[in-house]
Amino acid sequence: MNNLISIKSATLSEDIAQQLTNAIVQGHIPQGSKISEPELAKQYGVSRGPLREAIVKLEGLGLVTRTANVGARVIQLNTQDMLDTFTMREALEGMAARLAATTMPADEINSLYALLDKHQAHLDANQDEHYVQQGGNDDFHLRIIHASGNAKLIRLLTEELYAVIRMYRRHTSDQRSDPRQALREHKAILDAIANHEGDLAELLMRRHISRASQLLKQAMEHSSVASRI
Amino acid sequence: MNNLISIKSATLSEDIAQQLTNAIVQGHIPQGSKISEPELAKQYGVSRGPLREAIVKLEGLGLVTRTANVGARVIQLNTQDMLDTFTMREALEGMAARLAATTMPADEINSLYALLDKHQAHLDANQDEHYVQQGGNDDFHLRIIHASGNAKLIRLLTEELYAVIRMYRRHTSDQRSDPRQALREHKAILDAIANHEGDLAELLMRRHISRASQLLKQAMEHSSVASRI
DNA sequence: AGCCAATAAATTGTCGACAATCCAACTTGA
DNA sequence: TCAAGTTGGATTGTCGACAATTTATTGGCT
Repeated sequence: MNNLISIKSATLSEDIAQQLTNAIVQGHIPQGSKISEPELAKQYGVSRGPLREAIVKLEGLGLVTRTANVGARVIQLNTQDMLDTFTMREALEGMAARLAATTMPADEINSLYALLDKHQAHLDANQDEHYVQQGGNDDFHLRIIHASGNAKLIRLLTEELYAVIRMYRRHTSDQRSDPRQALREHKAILDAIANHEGDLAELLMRRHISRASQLLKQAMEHSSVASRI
Repeated sequence: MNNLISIKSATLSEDIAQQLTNAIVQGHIPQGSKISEPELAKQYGVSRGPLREAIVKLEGLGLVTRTANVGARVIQLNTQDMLDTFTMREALEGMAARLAATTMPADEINSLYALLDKHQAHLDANQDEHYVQQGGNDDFHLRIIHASGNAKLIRLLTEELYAVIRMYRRHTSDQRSDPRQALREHKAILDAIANHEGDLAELLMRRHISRASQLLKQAMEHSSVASRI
């Protein structure tokens, strides 16, 4: 049976990996559930060969854990892992902001200011409703990361870590997050970058992510997500 | 034909992945060379199934690059990639040192001091000959990383990034590195950790890695390794 | 009834073969 | 002679089937 969106990729394995990633991030495959190879193979209409390659890839992304002769399981979001992941984000995205402060071209900076204005306008028009910027080119963090100019850093953050990060963003109904505060922090970071103040940019980015993780922590501890074993 | 060391693992795929990793890191499979599936399958005495899974894993480790319908190639070490990778290391190991400054237990700190004394004695006895600490438990950096207590950080640094880092360490005959200077820096970092000075520990670790990368850069630019296309 | 051993079913790991794609050598025509 | 098209060989991608291992079920014993 065909699944939702069918992204035509060069190889079946890539295709399946992409679809599985989405399915897990969006919760269509529940956390902690077992990955049954025969079942999924039938579901996606492929043989187990490419499916297994996709699962190996997902293991590398940290979306599933595998045990020899037993199989793969979708990871379980929990507070400690979230904190650990976000601490890594602090280090990496802080560095990205620092690098961006010296390498980001003026027009890209202006384009980012325009994006923040757009976010501002959206908040004004929709009474502070959260702006969904999942992974697209409108995502402030992704823009900063790309501006770092560090290919390895970009790959790590956008291709290997972001799936899990998006999962945390999505599965915690972060109603207690304050979009206007986040926007102010984004603006402060961008100001530091525009002024080529690498130290400050890194500091602010770290603080920004640290604050987000604290909010997520509270949300997880008070929501059903965390308690659902 | 059996290859060198045969680490018995639960599954053939893991086994092959391990052996291939070693072969690439140690240069038995040369940089930039094509990975021929039929050839390797025959060489290791396995079918292409588990071999392909291993290659997918290696791609995740950044040891090979794959192109659809074309195949996999061993990466080419080059100065820019090295600098990018070491910048990430700065961010991540800097954070690890910071965390270690608050979480590292006293006995582990003492044990690390003892290790540094051992390194010192080795230098004294062998007229500054380089101490080979490739990946073992005698590796100062690995000890700090583990002391961070951040499981995600540990996994990323020790399981995903270290293969490439070891490759850089090994393939550049870093004769111009000064082991005594490195030892002094290690000691300063450990002092900061022992005093629970997280900020300082991070700063020193960053500086230490940055300095190492500069030395590596010079070594690569002046050695045949970098010019050998 | 409850627990342990033996057996059956299902799942994972591995293999060899076929299909699709790419690459190199060769032919053909201007 | 050179360029483009064609054909043959080799390699990668995919599949279905078998072997090995785990998990569930059944039966027997205390």
